[in-house]
Amino acid sequence: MSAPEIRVFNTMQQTKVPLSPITPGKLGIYVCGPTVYSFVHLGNARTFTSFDTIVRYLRFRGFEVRYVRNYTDVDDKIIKAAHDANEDPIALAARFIREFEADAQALHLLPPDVAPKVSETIPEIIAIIERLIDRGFAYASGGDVYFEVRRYPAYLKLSKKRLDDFVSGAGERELLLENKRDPLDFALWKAAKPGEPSWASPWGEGRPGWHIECSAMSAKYLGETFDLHGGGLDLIFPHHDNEIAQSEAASGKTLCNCWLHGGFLDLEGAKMSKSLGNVVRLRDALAQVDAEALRYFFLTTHYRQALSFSDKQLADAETRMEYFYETLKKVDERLEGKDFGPGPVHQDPGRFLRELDAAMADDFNFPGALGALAGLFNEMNQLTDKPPVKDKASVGRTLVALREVARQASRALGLFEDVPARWLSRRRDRQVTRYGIDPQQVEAAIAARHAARAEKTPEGFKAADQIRADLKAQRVEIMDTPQGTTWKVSAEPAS
RNA sequence: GGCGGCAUAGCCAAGUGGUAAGGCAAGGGUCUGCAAAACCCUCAUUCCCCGGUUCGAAUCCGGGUGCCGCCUCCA
Repeated sequence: MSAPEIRVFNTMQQTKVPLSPITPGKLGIYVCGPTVYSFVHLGNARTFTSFDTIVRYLRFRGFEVRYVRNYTDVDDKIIKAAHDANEDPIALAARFIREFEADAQALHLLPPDVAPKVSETIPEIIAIIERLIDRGFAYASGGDVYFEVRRYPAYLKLSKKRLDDFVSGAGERELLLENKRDPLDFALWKAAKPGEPSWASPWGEGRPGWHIECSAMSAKYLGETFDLHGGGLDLIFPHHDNEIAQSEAASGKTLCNCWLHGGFLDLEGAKMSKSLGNVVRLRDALAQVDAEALRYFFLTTHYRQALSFSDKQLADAETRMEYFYETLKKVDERLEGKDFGPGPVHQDPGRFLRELDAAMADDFNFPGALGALAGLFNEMNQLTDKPPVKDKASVGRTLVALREVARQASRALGLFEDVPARWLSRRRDRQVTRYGIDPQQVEAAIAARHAARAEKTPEGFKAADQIRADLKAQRVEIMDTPQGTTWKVSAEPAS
């Protein structure tokens, strides 16, 4: 049984193409990381989660993936934010890099193999710019250096725009000529202004323009041609078009074989973006909802489609994670310390993993993979609670196999990576805090109910049921199990 | 004005030529002293509208309508 061929939607060709690594078994991927002038919001988090999941899956499939995600720590916005905060720009950027790393860890994002910074790539940036000037694609002007777009015929090949559309179009934004030969030329290097971070260069003190850093960093860590380049949809133009122009004009080689772009996160019908101001910070969201629940929520929609932020859907995602963890906990308890010996297993436990693999291989179909999970967990529950076969050893062996499939799925998707009991108790603790529940009072009520039930009289049961109803009104749900009475907090109060 | 995307049940969402995955919600059932959890059953003759191609279309083509995005701040 061979693994399904991986097909990926390439923005350049606007169609799905087979994934074909430059070096068999290896993949280099560059993801445009944050410009660190403030906290990341959920829209950013969605994109990074999508590529995190893609990297996990590719590794699950056996590829040796080199994952590069940069920090843009030199930029107009950083300079402005630093000025407003009366802080050194490099220091402000460093601060927000630390904040980003804290958020990324909280979201369970894999650390990239390399996380380069613009401020540490200046020599490489200058070298590319010099090469572009030598080759006649760029010119120095008044301390700035610009890329001359009319000299590069393939310009805009990613976004499929045409240069002339910019001139005759009704774009609201005014195109400024400044020191440029053409208003559409873009800056590779900007002459320093007082108070700005700057570096020495052949054109005087200055700093890199916005796009050039990615050309320099990707070449430095992945080579002049690499396999996959990812980012949000809003980076296609101008950022990626400009990256392509710079890199390919300088090297004469294809920058990247396949371009991946993630869809937006919408809030109330509009793209969540800092410029619109309709953002929810990642850390604020994580104070309210479990990280894996947020991840599950992101995975409920294909990575290229728009996803609408919704408290309801987020709450559903957390309920779903609870189902997964409850199931895993139950199965682990059933299997603990048991050896069912060799022998046949029930049905075909591996089919769920194949289904998941097939979905992910088809342009990373996250919702399809989640569908496979539904079958897997349903079967685990069936076998633990209501096994359809009498042979207990066979059921046990099957559960062992299914539990292993769940581990593989976890590795491929980055979900339910925690110890089930720990995740569940952490969730309860969070809700106890959120709703101001007193656990000791709950335990006391459970003890009182236990005593009332022990009477086994109509009055006793009536009293026990009243205690249950009272607790439920406080969102506390109690469950009688063979191991005793446990409780949890439900999201909704009893109506 | 140019370019691109989307429209599938009450809600979320897969599916791109072969007869509508999955989740949530809802209703019924099993289990339970009562519950919860879990499991089982039911829940779109139909995929925004109108034409066309085809033995066959949610899927392809043409024309509408609506929503969203990019057009040098943006994941």
